[in-house]
Amino acid sequence: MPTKTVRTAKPAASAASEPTAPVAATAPRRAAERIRQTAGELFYREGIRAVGVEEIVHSAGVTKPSLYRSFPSKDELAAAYLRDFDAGFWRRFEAPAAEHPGDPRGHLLAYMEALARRAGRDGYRGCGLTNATIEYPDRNHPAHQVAAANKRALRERLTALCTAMGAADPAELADGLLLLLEGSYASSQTFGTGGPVRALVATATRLIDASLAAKPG
Amino acid sequence: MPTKTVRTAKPAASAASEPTAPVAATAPRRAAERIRQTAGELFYREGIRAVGVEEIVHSAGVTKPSLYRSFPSKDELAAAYLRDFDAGFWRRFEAPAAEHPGDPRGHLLAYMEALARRAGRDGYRGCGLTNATIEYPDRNHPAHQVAAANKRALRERLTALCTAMGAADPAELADGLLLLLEGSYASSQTFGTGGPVRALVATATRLIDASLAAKPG
DNA sequence: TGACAGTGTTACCGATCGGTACGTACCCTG
DNA sequence: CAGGGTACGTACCGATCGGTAACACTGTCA
Repeated sequence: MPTKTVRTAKPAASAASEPTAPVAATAPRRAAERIRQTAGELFYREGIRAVGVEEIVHSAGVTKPSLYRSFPSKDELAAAYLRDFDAGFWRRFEAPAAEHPGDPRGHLLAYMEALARRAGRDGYRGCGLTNATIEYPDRNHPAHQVAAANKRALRERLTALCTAMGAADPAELADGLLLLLEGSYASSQTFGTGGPVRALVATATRLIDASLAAKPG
Repeated sequence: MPTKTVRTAKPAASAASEPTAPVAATAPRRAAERIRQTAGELFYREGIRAVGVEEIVHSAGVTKPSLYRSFPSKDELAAAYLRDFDAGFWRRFEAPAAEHPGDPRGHLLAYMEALARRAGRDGYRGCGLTNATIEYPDRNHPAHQVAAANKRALRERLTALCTAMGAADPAELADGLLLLLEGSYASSQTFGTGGPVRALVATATRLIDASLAAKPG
């Protein structure tokens, strides 16, 4: 019984896996998973550089060696966080498609509506991937690479959607919409509710409609 | 005899102020100024958190105490850097007004054209103020406050310009344009030349024209 | 029962972080 | 020449950074 500042007694909120936990409970089960989740929350909320590994392991209720058994370095942990974020992003991005089959315009606008709602909420910190490219401008950094790959994929996806909706210049419209999205991510961190993102859907709508109406060739 | 890695012998490149420097030359003249300029370049290029004070003073050819005589802390030095950036921003933003008197639309589009040109160049790292809000999400941080103030002012200035150009809903148009600007700052760091910013002017033009044409009331 | 994978514990590493106490060379004023 | 303020450098501080070594313990599965 070490009993040096009872750490394990604190995280009462995360009681969801063990039913009343009768056993020894020294091992909180799945250290790597807890690290990944905790690091994700901290990295997103405070920024990657601002969070030390010590804070991560403490907050996750594990120890440093456990972290380094699962991740070769903090940089790679950051990259893992961004891969998780990437997966979550695509889930959010593609989710509205189900309600708008064969309607790329509706799909896109529905995503934007949800984004505008999310961006107004407390604790919104923009896109973790965009933030990472700013925190790590070095293109060789693993975190930067994961983030950049996501952005390239998003650009392609947007172009495909714009093509599908019959835009006169799909690439240009896609880039315009990408600017709006990135602008929403960034500006919603400075302005809280009532920020520029409130104009996102209206602006995108106007832009799409104007682009569809533009005569081709 | 300390002589642990001869630092002072290295910075031979910064010879630009003293003409052949016949005198003692121990003091490179105006330490505070050199610090401010060097810190500005480093902070912008690599990010504020990524740059230590040691690197700043070494790169500026001065010493740490000199830095702390002119600036109470690194955080305040960062705030000073952002105030300089703010001044530079407004210079760039208002410069095109001279060539477009009484033409807010032309003024704004000219700024965007210049921005698109700059954003394509090597070493472009977006808006230092936006980057700072991401590096320091804490609203109480001096760097965050300077940056946030700039963004609020920009939003107001854009609204004024949109009002002047007779937009049906100036606030909405201003917010849409602000999204485009912030999106340009952010995305130009991931994508080099040929990034989404190439659509900035065309998108803004389309958006402005569509907003002017919209029937009021 | 025994091997094993995964974890916690403790203690530590060198490097770097932001920041400072203190001495010194200069220049301007008397 | 004396004196004092200004500007600077040398050397150092404690704290924290990311990362590691060595060992004890626990539960699972064969």
